[in-house]
Amino acid sequence: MAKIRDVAQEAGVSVGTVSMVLNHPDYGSPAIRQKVQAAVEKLQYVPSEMARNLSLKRTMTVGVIVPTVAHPFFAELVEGLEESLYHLGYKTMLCCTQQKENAEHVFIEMLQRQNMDGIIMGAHSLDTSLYQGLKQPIIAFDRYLSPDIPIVHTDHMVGGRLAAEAFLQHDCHHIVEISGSQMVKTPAGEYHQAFNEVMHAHGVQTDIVSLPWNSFGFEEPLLLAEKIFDDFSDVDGILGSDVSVMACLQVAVRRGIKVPEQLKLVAYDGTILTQNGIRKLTAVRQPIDELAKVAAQKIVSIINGKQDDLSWVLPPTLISGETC
Amino acid sequence: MAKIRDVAQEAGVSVGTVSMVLNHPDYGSPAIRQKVQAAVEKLQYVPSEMARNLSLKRTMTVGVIVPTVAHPFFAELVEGLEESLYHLGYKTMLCCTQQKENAEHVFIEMLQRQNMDGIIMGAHSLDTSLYQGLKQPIIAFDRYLSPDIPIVHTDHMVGGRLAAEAFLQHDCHHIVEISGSQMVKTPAGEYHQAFNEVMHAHGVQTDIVSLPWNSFGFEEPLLLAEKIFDDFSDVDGILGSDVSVMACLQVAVRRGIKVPEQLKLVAYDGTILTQNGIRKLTAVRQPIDELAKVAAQKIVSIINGKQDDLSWVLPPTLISGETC
DNA sequence: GTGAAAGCGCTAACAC
DNA sequence: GTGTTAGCGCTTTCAC
Repeated sequence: MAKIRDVAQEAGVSVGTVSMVLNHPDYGSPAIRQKVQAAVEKLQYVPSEMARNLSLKRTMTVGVIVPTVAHPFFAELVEGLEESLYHLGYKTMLCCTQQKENAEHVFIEMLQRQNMDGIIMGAHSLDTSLYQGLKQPIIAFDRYLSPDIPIVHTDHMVGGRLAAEAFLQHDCHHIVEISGSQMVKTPAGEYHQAFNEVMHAHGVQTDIVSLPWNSFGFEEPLLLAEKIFDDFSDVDGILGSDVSVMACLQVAVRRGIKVPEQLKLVAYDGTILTQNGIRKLTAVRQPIDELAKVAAQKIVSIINGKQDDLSWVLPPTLISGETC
Repeated sequence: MAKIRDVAQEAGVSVGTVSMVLNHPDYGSPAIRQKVQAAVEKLQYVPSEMARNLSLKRTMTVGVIVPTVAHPFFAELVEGLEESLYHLGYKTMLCCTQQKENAEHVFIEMLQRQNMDGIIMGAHSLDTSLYQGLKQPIIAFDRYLSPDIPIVHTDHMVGGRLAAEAFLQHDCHHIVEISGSQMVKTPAGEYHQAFNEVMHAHGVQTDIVSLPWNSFGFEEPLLLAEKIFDDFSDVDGILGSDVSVMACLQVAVRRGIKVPEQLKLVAYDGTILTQNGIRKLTAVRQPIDELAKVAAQKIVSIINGKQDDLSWVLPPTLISGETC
């Protein structure tokens, strides 16, 4: 593996010259540049990123932390982040915290070890104290980590109202809401709040049932769906995440409950999951790609010392489907 | 940010001692170790990974290259790889090639720049010549890259036969197969071969239609599904990837074609997509988690100089569902 | 057992 | 404009 010194020797110039020619497009005379390029080609020289990193004290890498990537919401998100970061010149280090003991600690430490220039934190965290003293660039994705950590998320108040309006057009009387864990306060949790306000103003009964913390699998929602139909025989509307509502649809069909005649369903997230089944779900869609783009741009700004706002909020949209 | 030199000073020992104490569990006297630990705590010292990387000439990072992660198959795969790599002490650099001009080049170069210790290549490649001269550790996931590059994949011959048997139990006469692009030869493509052999031996007519190269979205399969029903009015069985077959199911239901009475469907891959809809699809499931685990173990072996076999093949299973 | 010093490969400030 | 050289922070060999 050729090093810069070899190139310098081959080109008959000094190491410094080679470095400058390689990193600064308008350094040196054409003749010198030519010689250096030739030597690079001949020796098939490729600079060592490790050495550059140490020298420049940066890695051009951003850590993306999510609970899991085997979930349509996070899959879309990670795809969007990777793409945006790539075009900004950054690499993506993927970290999934679910299934791993205490992985959050480890990933935060990776940040401190300067393995990454910054991180985008999309995983739930029970212990937000971890983030208090952090000096490194960090952005929270739909999470409250610390008052001084910038956050990007959907306007869930609007989301909640969109969902409410969808149900209100169909004269529902008893709506069950499936929420994530109540243990941790997230922006996403707030759509229930906005939703409830509207529903109660219209005299509609609502109940909330919760999934366990950090549950992003497909089994628990199915169990919960069964429980909902067992416990609330008069339910005529359900609001919850894509996965939860898909589970309800599945169970409802199995039980012979007609959708949307007897039961209205609105999915919150609006990932591809709601669009590629037999029935397209009515859904409030989070602008995942745009959120990803903003998060990527912002983390890069912060890395470059250009911190501005502490919060970026993008509006969701309603996708009309066949279930409400 | 405290450095090793500061720790040494604080502890009243030399830099070398600190390094040794930190990296070798049984180096030094308890007293010395104690002093060093205390200094580390006091200064909140965290070693710089960049410096270690340069010094040790490795990054403990593996690049995972896939077309996209916003697709259930690759999402599960990436999740599995990240998890396995994590437990082997490696970090995961995510690279998605779809949507990016010529990203394969860039990622291969990242490998050469020693940004990653090795890569697991799961993306289609039209230009396999890129891989000919590569000296760095690399493993192909369900792809033929070069004769000397190890490969891990499902036993697609078995997969093809499993699918065939599923159809044969139901007396089909005309089966349409949806395949990926014919432009690039992949192990996965071979299940069609095995499938056809069995079907033809039983006198069943088969037709193959193809998706474009590198198509992993959800739109094209829908168009193709429409086309299949238009072109082959007597089709009574369809075999294809999860996404393709889901699309067919969707279109079939819309057209009033009864599944499974009039049309049998078998999905190849068996991701979660086939299990969480209203109808569970009958599917040939690739052992994604196991494949991921093997791929992770093997790339680490190769990084550590322990290359053994050139190919690892794991068997798929049939998941019986409601569509065949 | 411990400390000094020579790298690891590259960048950029600073002389010439 | 070009070359020399001192870092970047850590690891480890090699004397003591």
